[in-house]
This record gives sequence, C-alpha cells and structure tokens, in this order.
Amino acid sequence: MGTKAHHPPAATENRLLESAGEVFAEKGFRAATIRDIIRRAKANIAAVNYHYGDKQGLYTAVFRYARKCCEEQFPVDADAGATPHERLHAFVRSLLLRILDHGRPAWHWQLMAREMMEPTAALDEMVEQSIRREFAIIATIVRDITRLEADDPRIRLSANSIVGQVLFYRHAQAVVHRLHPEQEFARKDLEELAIHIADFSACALETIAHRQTAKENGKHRGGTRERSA
Amino acid sequence: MGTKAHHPPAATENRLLESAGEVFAEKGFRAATIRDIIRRAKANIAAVNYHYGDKQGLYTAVFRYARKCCEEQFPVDADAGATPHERLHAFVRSLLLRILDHGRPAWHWQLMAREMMEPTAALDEMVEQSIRREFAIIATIVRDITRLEADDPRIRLSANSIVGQVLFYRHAQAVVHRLHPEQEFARKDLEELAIHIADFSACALETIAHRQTAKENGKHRGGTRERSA
DNA sequence: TGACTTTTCAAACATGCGTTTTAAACTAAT
DNA sequence: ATTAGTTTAAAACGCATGTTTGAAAAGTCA
Repeated sequence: MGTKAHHPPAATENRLLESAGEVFAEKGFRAATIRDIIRRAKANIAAVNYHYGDKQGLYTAVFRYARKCCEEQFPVDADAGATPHERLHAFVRSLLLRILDHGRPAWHWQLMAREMMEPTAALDEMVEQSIRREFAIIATIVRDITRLEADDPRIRLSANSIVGQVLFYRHAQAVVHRLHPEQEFARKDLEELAIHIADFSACALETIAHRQTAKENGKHRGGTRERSA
Repeated sequence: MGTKAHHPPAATENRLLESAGEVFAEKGFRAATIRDIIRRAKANIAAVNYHYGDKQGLYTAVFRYARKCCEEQFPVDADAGATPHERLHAFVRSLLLRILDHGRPAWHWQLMAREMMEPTAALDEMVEQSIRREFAIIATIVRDITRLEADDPRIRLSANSIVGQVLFYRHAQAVVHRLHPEQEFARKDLEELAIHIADFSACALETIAHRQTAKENGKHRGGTRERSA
C-alpha cells in the first residue's frame, strides 16, 4: 500500500475532506454515507471517527475547509478604483463564476446552496464571516449608482434582486437545463450571462437614480411617476 | 394488489398524501421516514406500501397531488387585457405569493424548490406540464414591454432575471432571515416585495425597449451605448 | 347470512447505516 | 532495540429504516 507519508500532517485528512466535500455536496448530509466517503478517499472507515469524532464533525470541518478554499481562490476585491458600473459587473461576474464554473472545487458552492436551503449551524458561521461582507460590497455599489440614502430600503431590495438573478442559475439549474437545453454553461456563456445580469441591473438602478436626481433637483415638479401595482 | 381508490373515497390515502407532503417538504425524500409520515397520518405502516407500492411511489403521488392543488388554487391567468406592466406585476406577485405565502398548503412549493435543486424524474413532469407554460407567459410579457424580436435571446435572459429575483426569497430565505432580521414576510411585506421586483424589472426592460426603438428609428446614430464588460 | 374483496393492523425481516472496539503497523525519541 | 505515541486496519455492535408477511377487520354484494 506504499504511498502513506505520515509526517506531512494529515495526508488522509485532506483526502477525507475532499471526498467528503464531493459526497456531501452531491447527496446532502443525510444521504451521504461515510462508507462512500472513505471509499473515495481510500481510507479506513474508522478514520472519520478518529480524526473528526463523527459524521457531523466531518461535515463542519468540510464546510470550514470549503470556505477557506473559496476565499483563497476568489479574494474579495473591493476594487474601489473602478467606476460603479465596472464594479457591478465585476461583482456579478465573480459571483457567477464562483457558483457555476466547473473548475476543480465545484462542490464548494453546491454545499453552500444546500446550506441556504436547509440551514444548519454552519450557515450562521458562513453568513457572519462571508456573506455579510459580500452583501455590503454589492450594497455599496448599488448606493453609488443610485445615489440613494444609505438607509433607503431600496438598496437592500435591489441588492437582493441582483444576487437573486445570479443565484437563480445555481438553484434552478436543473430547470434551466430542461427548459432551455440550448443554454450552455461554458466559460464563454458565463461571461455573456454576467454581462446580461450586470446590464439588466444597471438599467434598473440607473432609472432609479434618475428618479432620485429628478426628485432632488426639482421638487416643484410633483413626484416622478413612481411605478405602482 | 389494488392501485385504485374504491368505495370509501380514500380517506387514509388523503391523510397520507397530506402528511407525506409535509414531511417530504420539511426533511427531503431521503431524510423523511415512513414511520413519521404514518404517525402524522394516523395510519398503519403498511398503508403506504399497500396504496403506493413503496416510498418512491408515495413521493411521486405526493408530487402530482401538490401540482394539482397548486393549479387549482392559482389558475394561470394570462389576463391579456391588462397593460404589459400590470401583467408583469401580476405575474411577479402571483409567483411570490405562491412561493412564500404561509397559507395552508405551504409545503407545495417547498417540495418544488427541493426538486429544482435535487431533480428526480418528478421534475421533468413538472417542467413539461407547468413551468414551461409559466415561462411562456413571462416571456410574452417581456416581449410586449421590450418590443424585441421573438427569438432575441435577451427575452429568455430577462425572463430568467425576473423569475430569479422572486425565487431568491425562497431558495435563500434562510440567508435573508439572518442577514436582515428586520425583513418580515407577512402578506403586506410580500406585496411590497412584489412591487419592488416588478418595478426593478420594469425599469430594466424599459431601458432595453428605449434602446430598441432608438436603434429602429435612427440607424445613422451608431449603436446606443451598449454597456459591456 | 355468507362468500368475497378491500383495507387495516401488528409483528417481523433484511439491510444499511453511524459508531465502537480491539489490535496491528508505523514513526520518533530514548 | 525499546519504548511511547499516533495512525491505520478489520470486524462487529446497535439501531433505525424500508419493506414484507399473514391474519384480522371492515366493507360489499348475492
């Protein structure tokens, strides 16, 4: 069986994390079986108990590992220098690629999507240490484009609208595949998708911005035709 | 082996479907246990095997039942008479309420959301018999507002963007709750949400429409500043 | 009523799961 | 080489689950 180096601390631990990540993302916590995981990792069944206590311990370890990997691979670039529209596109593009790129650690965001839908304690950690920061970024971009007051609820709602457009392609991917089989998800297609979503959102935000400036400049001209139900 | 409902019009069968719907939506197919289902339905454990063959059979029966209920409760109203903007709002509002309204059969769309994320054969049936029709409706609305050619890919993308904004609040509900605890989801809040999403989308679509008419009216003026990466 | 079908029931079965146990293999320091 | 400390290995345990079974109950129709 030759290849085990012991000093490099945790050769099998890493294999376990990788395999477990795949399986958890693929099948979900409950449906994932330890025997499947250790088989892919070429480890013994007692390894998970020895290293992580139990299945739940392995899961949280995998989740932390996934977060670490994501952050290393896609550092949060506030990129304050570029224009708001460029930052909007960069944000959308980054999120879209992270979520859909078939790059190697494809299971990271599949895990996250599962947690969003069926939250465990791991989601709290993720919200506080990652999502909240990301949301602040997109909220700032929205504010820069619309010139709305910082506490205007439309900022939060618009940020949700932008993120929602992106996440749609992860959460409803199966539906999109069935509905539009011609839609591919290669790198090139993702770039086009990012352009559309950023453009669609920018159009909406700009209109909101125009309303805003119109309201500020000429208050004598009654309200600026707010669209309603 | 009887597959048919007989003289007593399936009293336990209905209880079984309702209970199973709750449990499947709550826990997912795998994590749901037959013993939990039959306990809530006050039925015997062999009932599911007798009426539906096995767990999988019960699941597909539940799924069909949920679809039937949804369609009865929210008939697809093309409502061709109203203006495109009104139809857009009606569509968004209808989808949002279906997805998030805490009305009695709240588990229907939770099931659907699960299927979107972890598709089984049931999803194919759902796409062909429900989703495709709904998508055609929103695509028509988008086309009416933007005046784009029927086969312009932007129609499909924009429809996705609209639906994505709505579905976000179902798929990422747990994140929204943690990120913005002040956001409530009572009926009133859902109405406001629907107005925002419809408005946000209408703004984007109108800008696209303006580009379109500008392009048609004056071709001498080079392209209308298409936003790009 | 009495034969016949349909439905309900309690119990058991078989399997796969997470976990534990016990011992062996390996490494590193004495 | 001996020792102590880690890591891996194989087998078994206990339990929950989906499923099956065989009979009792309820219902149906002559």
